[in-house]
Amino acid sequence: MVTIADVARHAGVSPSTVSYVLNGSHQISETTRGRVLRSVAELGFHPNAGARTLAGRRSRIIALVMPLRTDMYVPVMMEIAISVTTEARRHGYDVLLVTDEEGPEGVRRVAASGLADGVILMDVELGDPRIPALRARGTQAVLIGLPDDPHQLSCVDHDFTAAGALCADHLADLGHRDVGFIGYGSGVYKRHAGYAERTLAGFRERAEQRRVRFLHRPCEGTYESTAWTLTRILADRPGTTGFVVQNEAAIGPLLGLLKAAGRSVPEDTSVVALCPEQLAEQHTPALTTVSGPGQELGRVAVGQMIRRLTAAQRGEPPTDERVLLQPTLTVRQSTNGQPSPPKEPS
Amino acid sequence: MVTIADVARHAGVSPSTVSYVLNGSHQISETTRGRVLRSVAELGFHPNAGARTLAGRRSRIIALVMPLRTDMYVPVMMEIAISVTTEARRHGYDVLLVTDEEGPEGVRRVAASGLADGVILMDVELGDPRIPALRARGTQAVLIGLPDDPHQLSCVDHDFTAAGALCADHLADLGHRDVGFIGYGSGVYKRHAGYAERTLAGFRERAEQRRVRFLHRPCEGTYESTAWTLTRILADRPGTTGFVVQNEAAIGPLLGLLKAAGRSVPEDTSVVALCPEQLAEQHTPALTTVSGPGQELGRVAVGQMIRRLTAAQRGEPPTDERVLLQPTLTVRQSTNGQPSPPKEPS
DNA sequence: TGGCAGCGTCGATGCGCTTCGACAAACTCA
DNA sequence: TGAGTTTGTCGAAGCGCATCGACGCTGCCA
Repeated sequence: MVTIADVARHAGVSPSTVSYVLNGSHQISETTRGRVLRSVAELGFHPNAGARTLAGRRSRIIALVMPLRTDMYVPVMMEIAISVTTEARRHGYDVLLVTDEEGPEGVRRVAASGLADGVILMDVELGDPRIPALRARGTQAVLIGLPDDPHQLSCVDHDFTAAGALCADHLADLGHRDVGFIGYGSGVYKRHAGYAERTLAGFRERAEQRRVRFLHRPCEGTYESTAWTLTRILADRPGTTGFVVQNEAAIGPLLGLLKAAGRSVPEDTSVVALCPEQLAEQHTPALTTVSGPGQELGRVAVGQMIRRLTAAQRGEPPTDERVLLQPTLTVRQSTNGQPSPPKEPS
Repeated sequence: MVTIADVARHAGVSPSTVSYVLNGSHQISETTRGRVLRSVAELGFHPNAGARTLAGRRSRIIALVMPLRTDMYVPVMMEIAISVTTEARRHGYDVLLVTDEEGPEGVRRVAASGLADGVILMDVELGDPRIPALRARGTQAVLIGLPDDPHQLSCVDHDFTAAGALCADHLADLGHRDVGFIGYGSGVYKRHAGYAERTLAGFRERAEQRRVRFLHRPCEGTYESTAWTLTRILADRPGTTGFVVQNEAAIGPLLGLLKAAGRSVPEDTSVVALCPEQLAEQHTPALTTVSGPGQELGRVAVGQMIRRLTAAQRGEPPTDERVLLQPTLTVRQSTNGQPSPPKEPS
């Protein structure tokens, strides 16, 4: 193992000088600096992580806490995890993956042991039990999702309210007067998953403004539940010509069912999906979607964390930011401006 | 911050005794042990990770290296990442997430700095450049996937050859004589992704044994490419009554196209998908699949790593294991025993 | 009753690095 | 030209823990 002392000897300087060069924490002449860096490269020196952590009282590690639940669309979590990791590296940090299996205790352990300098929490919900654990310890935290009380915490999330509103606007613009909103399974609403509720609320408010009638129905996403949901919506509102699908899993079944019911998309019926762009092209017809920037979420979260950590290091008070990322409507082939009147009389 | 000295004082023992209790590395009387543990709990002591790493020369961290590429089915990677993380915790290890963005240098950095005790590499390919980097340093490594030369390395992977064979057997058993094999995009084969090649090889061999004729065609997974692939297969072999789909993204399009072509599944045409069980139920009809145990992969990889680390600590030579996990055929509604003869004459 | 094993506990040392204060050298200005 | 300032480098003191060797104590056998 190559140590800082080896580098120092090789470069003809003292260990502290090598440390200063590597950390940029002190003025060093260009010549010495060059000599040290050359020695570092020549010997293939990698500072020992444990020693750095111990002496410097910071681990340069950010913990990323993932939900175990999988009713969220998994690729989205993956996208966030990867963007968090690459962005963290750009700032010299590594990422520790923590699952929620340990619950709040896991977060406590990672923070209290100094394993991580800060914690990024994914899929934060109202009443999240991990948040008090973090607050109590004064741990640096960034939340992906919105908690009850964002006081003293940085948060970032998609603007789901705006996403819901975009759906309503688009269908209203196209002339739809009756819309079915196919939601997540009822369990998701029961746990008050913020993203589900906010999307629905945003949609509801805008739909009312635009005088669009709608029916919201939960849906588990299986073929059977989608069939049942669709049947109920069409029975209650035969004049429905537009659909908003919140549960990605229901998209495929819905398209099949509409076709089977003799409704063609987009001629008779428009479908707007709330899902990542990536999914949109996999369906036929390609889906008009409202989606948020997945990669951006991770980048912003890391940015907030870095700002918090540097502020804390300087003894400054933490900056509790609160960022909502704007969703985009991408019109593809599943929505249409001239909905035919439904065949059955209402 | 609570240190081991605080605990020692509180319990009326020396710091070394506390250390022995916490690490179980020395005989301690039951009474002392109880007293120490009570103090630990009462003070909420969490051993400092940096100090432990430095003094103990091990970080209790395993690095998990993820591919950035996304032509693999993403939820599968996620499943592995989560199972690796939870299994590692069961052994007292944490998991550091490393992306391949840094390339072999990232792996080198993490290992050389002592940040991680070992490295689990996902999505290993033939000629993987990260492997020489690990070998050179003598870093403990477990590969998910199979390298050219598994000498001195532990590997685990799905038995893709067996998976291919299972597909061939099932379709042969059902009486299909002409089968289309819808593969991944040609880029996947060009990089010699082992999983793609081995599945195909396993299928080919068994198909020949069972006297099933087949056409393998690469497919990017978009609607257009699937349509083109299907068209070509049916043009070349109009008598095709069975399909094996390797590229998950092509499943949805394929089912739609078959229906559009007037072929009903499973009455006229059987479809076997090589994909996670989870996807199978999302399609209509529910897919007959051949799939491997995703969670198991992560668990086995961690198990191998733990064995390597404990062996290395005792100065024993590493056990280079090589495990192939057996896939399962699950018959659902997309395969049928009585393929109707195709309508067009061959 | 003396001698000798363990068994259980303690001090001391060092892991490799960061960082503080000291200090020599080169410079500034009166 | 001497006092004060700045610049660049060095030594040494920890950071909090694991671990080795030392050592006292209890209990056993002769």
